[in-house]
Amino acid sequence: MLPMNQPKFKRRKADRPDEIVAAALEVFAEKGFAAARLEDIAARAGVSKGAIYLYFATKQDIFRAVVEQGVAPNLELVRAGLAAPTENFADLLRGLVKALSGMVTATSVGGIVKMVIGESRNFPELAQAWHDQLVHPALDAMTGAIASAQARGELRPGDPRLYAISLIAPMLVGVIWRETFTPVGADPIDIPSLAEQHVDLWLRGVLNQTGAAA
Amino acid sequence: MLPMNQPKFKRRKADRPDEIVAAALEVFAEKGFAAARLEDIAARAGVSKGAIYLYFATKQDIFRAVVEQGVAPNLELVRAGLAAPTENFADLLRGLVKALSGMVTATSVGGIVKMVIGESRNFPELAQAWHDQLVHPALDAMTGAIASAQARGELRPGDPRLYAISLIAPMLVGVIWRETFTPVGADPIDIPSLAEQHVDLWLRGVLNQTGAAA
DNA sequence: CACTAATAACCAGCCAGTCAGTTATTAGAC
DNA sequence: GTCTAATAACTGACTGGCTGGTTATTAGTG
Repeated sequence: MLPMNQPKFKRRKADRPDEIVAAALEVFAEKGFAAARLEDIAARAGVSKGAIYLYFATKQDIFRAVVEQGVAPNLELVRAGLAAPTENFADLLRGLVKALSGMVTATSVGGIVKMVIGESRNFPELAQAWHDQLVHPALDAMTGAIASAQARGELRPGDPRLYAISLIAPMLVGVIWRETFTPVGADPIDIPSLAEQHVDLWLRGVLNQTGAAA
Repeated sequence: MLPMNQPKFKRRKADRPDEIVAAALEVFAEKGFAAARLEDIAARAGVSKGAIYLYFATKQDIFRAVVEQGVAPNLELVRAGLAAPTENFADLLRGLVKALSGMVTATSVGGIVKMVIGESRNFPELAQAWHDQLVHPALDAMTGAIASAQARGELRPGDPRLYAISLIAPMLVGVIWRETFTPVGADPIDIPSLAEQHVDLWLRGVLNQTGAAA
């Protein structure tokens, strides 16, 4: 038996927005923007539909908040990974990729990635923000690191941007797989294992002096 | 002056379904399932909304037809690529990847991929069909080919399924990039170049005897 | 008692799906 | 050939239900 005298609602102005955004993330990731119903979000946040409009003006604003909330921590992680001392390129990379794969498995980036992909045409500004603020800087930083390693003679020649894409693509695919195919019975992909094996493969593929990788 | 006696419409029963599916592919890829309006599909197919219901019972049926139409040609291509004589593993792979990247740039798989990812939760049966009929067989075939090459000692040890994912992931990411970020001003990715450079990288990363790749 | 977070009933607009009517095409009669 | 009847493809106005957004009211707070 639940206590009868539970208040019908509590006043927790400060906590509401985050709770709503968290609930919205789940629902948007599940249904996509258009098919997500405000009432579902409200219900999952333990709140009435009207209450949402005390904190957000429109459905799009909620969507924006969800995506923006997903940008900050990721960007931070990439920044941290690339700010590390650039002594050993191979180890730097291994560390970065490990951190990335850990974050990707632990957090809800997956849902956000799916949202951004799925709604990119309906919300170009969002895809653009996600790209300009996160994807492009991160890819650029990696491209730069690879290019200078090439200049030092550590890496083989080749388009550094494409090398960067070769490096991170499998993790992205792992996330998409988890969001798309695992729920319908596909064999899951172990993202950390994939990341680890792939970095080694990648390093053997681009390092100049054979046998240098530990 | 246009002739006044232009017929208001033509009767072309046989062609209609394909035209509708083609139009639907465009609209679904642009807006996603829920946000796509039947009238938009009808208009783009040069037909009235009512005419659609002469050929499809529901909106979902159209969606199904679009996805199913996207399966057949892809499957065929993968089948053909893997049915080739398994003489030189490296060359086989290069050929397969080249064919894949060509197909991916030429056709509308991109839009379908986006649809399947975006609507996977709303249409689990579709994600499942796509996985069971195309993704899983293809991945399985590659995994098998890699495993037997390992058994022959041509390739390094390691999880063959993860190696397969490492191989194809960049192309998938290329397609997603084209659908998601290029339209909002991101630098495009040249998928054939990416594919070519990546296969070489991959081969250097997994081939056993160094320097064997041409 | 004054004030505000939160509710729930409500409204307006949109869109999938329907159907009665319209236009093209075909078949048959002469 | 041409006229006509029958049929099949197609149209577009309509509707029923759904959902984003609003508001009058209630419940908690100090």
